[in-house]
Amino acid sequence: MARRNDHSREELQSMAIDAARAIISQEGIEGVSARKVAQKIGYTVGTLYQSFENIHDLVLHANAFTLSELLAELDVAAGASRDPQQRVLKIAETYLRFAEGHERQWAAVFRHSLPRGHIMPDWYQARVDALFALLENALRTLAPRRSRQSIQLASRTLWSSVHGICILHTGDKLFSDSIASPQALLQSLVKHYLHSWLNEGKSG
Amino acid sequence: MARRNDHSREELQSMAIDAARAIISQEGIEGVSARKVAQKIGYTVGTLYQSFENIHDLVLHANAFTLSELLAELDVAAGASRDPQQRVLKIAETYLRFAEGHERQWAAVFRHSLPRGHIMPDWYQARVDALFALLENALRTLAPRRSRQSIQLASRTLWSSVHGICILHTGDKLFSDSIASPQALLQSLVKHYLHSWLNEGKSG
DNA sequence: ACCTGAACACCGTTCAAGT
DNA sequence: ACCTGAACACCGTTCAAGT
Repeated sequence: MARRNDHSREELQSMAIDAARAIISQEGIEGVSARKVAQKIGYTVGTLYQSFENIHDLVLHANAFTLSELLAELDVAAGASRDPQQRVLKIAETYLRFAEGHERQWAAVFRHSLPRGHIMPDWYQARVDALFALLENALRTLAPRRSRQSIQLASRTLWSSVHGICILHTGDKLFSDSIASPQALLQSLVKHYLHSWLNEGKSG
Repeated sequence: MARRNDHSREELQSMAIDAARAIISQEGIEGVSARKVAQKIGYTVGTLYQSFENIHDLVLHANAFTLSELLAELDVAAGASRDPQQRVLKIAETYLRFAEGHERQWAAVFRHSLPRGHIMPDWYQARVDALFALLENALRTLAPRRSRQSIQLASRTLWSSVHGICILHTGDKLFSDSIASPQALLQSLVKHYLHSWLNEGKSG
């Protein structure tokens, strides 16, 4: 057998990534298996290993796609608000909405763990960095005179916090939303944190 | 064969949980398998299924143990500071220290996902609730006149944020700690959030 | 060069059969 | 009643063999 060549290596790769993404969005990351992906694209498991190092590599590509989608939406959100403080809130809310709207895809990004000893490849890390840079830029226009280090500290604090709110909201739903919606938590966080952080700048 | 009865059902259960915990702390949650646990305690896989519904049930028990350990440390931390604002920071720092010191155990708690359609059992949810209650109490003594709802909103916001900082710090290490240590993020979060939140109370 | 099929060492879960 | 061993349907990964 063999020598089908129905598809180029690139086509096969993106078919596999699409298949993985479809499985993730339907069954979650736990549902992804090399055999299932192979079957979905009409090839054998072995073929998959010519395009991907292992199953983690394939999932990583699927997750990178998700990050790109997220980044695109955040970019729009960041550009939509003229008031810089509103922009920060908008970014946070867009992040939450994305997590809610692509629950399994988003969970896959944070549930996936590299095999031990492996490090995140550059092309993946670059997407993550772009995410952080977005909020960092928003804070920079909000407080242009603050030091680089101060901006970074604040943007990482905010980003981690927003992430925490989203992660405890989706999936396991640790607390009932009727008492406090995730939107209310985001609002409280951004409002209070920024209020004090901006004032510190004026008096110091 | 059979009829060993070397151990009571309870002994067998706690042996299995201990074995699972040992595997988690050495290899992470991904390393846990029914066969491996069974082998570690000197029984067959089948025997495990007389004490646990499935492998998720076993992991859940191991995770509950971790939550109890965490809760015990947080209880100590919460009692140690007389200044209520310091107490909040102390709780956050203790949470971070626990996550760092029991990285795989802690990751297991948040990585583990129930099989679809299954809900967290009460005895597990109770431990999670106790965790949240701890911070809620600290905020209540910090701002005794605030409404129940206001306290809950703030404590969930803070809790989620602290969690987010810890989760982005451990494991995948999304940003280098040299620029901003997780302790610095926690401090920034607690200081600024509480500063504004407490002031809002005084002027409103 | 590309692809397959079978193999290897693993999984979770069940259950007849043994004591 | 308790435990085993084998079975079933799955995994990830590799690789000789075919075209």
